[in-house]
Amino acid sequence: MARTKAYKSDVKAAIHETALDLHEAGLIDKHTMRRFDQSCLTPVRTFSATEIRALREREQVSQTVFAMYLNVTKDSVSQWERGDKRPAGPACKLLSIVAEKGLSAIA
Amino acid sequence: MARTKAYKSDVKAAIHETALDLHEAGLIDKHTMRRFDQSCLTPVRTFSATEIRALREREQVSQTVFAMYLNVTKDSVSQWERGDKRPAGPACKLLSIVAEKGLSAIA
DNA sequence: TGAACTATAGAACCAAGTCCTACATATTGG
DNA sequence: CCAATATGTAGGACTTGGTTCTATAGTTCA
Repeated sequence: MARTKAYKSDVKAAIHETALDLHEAGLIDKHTMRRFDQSCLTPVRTFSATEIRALREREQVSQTVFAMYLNVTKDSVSQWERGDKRPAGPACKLLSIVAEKGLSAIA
Repeated sequence: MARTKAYKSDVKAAIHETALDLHEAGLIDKHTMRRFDQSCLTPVRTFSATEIRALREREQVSQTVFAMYLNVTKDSVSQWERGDKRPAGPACKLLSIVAEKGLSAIA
């Protein structure tokens, strides 16, 4: 299943690269190119406080280390996990990547 | 060179995994584990307006598509590139990943 | 010609993220 | 055993990033 997940994301990357090549070769126009781009984007989930904590504990790191990976302060991670504040757009994207591919994907 | 880049990041991921395994096996303490974690983290650069634009153009996408990848609005990307506003912590992390590994790394 | 994509520009608003302090608890190492 | 470190909670104050809205304008293409 780890294999399946990796395969899926590789496919998406491949689609993007292929579409880019086809566009450079003049075989598809920008319209179509953009549709390819949208179709190969992984949807960004939204994370509850407990989901964030579960995700971090799955990765076996402290709030401080987790924060370093995401390039935020430890206070922010603490606030997310307590439901005090919610991660914004870019932060959610990073959490999504970690959820799918693990912490090593953003090392 | 693409191979070299991939190799370097793989090494960092491997260090993290190995350190985690050693810690679970009780062979290294949390102190050392944390040092390993810090050492295998890629430093996050800060990006100027023109660097962000150059990065996006290197990836051959419009502001709108670039924004979708980062999970921000197109307006934010426009403001970054005009020097109107600067990307925050998590956004800089994403830009760093794109700079190193390309857009497909965060697809 | 008109429809869609691209990018700029600016104003207003909310809350994310930062920084600071203080506190409590384990766990560790000397 | 005691001091030091790591960990997490809590809260207050502040800054500014990110969103939303609208308007403008050049371009590409059917």
